[in-house]
Amino acid sequence: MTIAEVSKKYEISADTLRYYERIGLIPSVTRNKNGIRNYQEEDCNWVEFIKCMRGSGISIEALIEYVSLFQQGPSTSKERKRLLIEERKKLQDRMDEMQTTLKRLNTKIDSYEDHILEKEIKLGKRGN
Amino acid sequence: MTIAEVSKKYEISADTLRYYERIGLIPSVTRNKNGIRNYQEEDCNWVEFIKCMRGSGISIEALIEYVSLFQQGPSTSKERKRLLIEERKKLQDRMDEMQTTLKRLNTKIDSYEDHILEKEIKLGKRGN
DNA sequence: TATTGACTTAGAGTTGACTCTAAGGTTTAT
DNA sequence: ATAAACCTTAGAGTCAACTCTAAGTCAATA
Repeated sequence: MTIAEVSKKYEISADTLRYYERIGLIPSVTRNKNGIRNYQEEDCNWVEFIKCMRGSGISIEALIEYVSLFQQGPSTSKERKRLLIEERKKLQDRMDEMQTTLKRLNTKIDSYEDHILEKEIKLGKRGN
Repeated sequence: MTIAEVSKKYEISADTLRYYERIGLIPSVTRNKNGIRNYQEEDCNWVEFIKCMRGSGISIEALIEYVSLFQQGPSTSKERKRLLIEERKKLQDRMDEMQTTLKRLNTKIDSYEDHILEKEIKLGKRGN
């Protein structure tokens, strides 16, 4: 697959795909004899994985480290696991914080329902 | 409360507190005769509310609009409610995405457990 | 009364994460 | 064989969200 096709498929600009590769957020993509990127299935899998992780706010820094460890081979599997557990914890924490905010928003929205109700009561429910 | 005290209490730098006020993310803070900020309880409540919302990724743009509507008085309550419902939806969507990522991380971490298991089996479980 | 320390503003600088530009190479169609 | 439509890189530019700097005000203290 060309960079244009991958860009379209995953809704990531070609610029961003090159940028991700440059900073080591995805491993070096397969190239043809002229140096043009020809994404293989594994390259695509990395793109998709990184898109998913970034979309949930996993840091670029952590992902670069993960990719780097991955490229160093099976001896780094323990370290990779540790990293994933750490990032999972951070994700959980963010989700917990968001859950709290969600509850608060619910309460606030409910209170706006009440405002309208109060208004209706004050107006004696004359339908305005 | 002085800006330094509020900064410490909510762990937001004084620069950021001034910046938030400048862009309308929090309403104008009460001042003394010399123009020095003297945060009242309501000012603090705004700081805390904004900190909570920003911490969960609610956009500055939406929050500025909310504050602006608030300052325009009770006639904007319907619009404010609409805005809150919209932001709640976005928050929910982000949480759903994160939930998916979390599951995926769990699976990946589990697979790393398996790797270790495989290794142990290959080694005939000689305790290394 | 002079210095210290906390505050003020306007505006410049930084950082992260892209996004664009310039200059050029290769393949395909006319 | 020349243009169009792709691709390439290096490096500059952009944007959001701060963060810092410079120059100055004011209150309290040695």
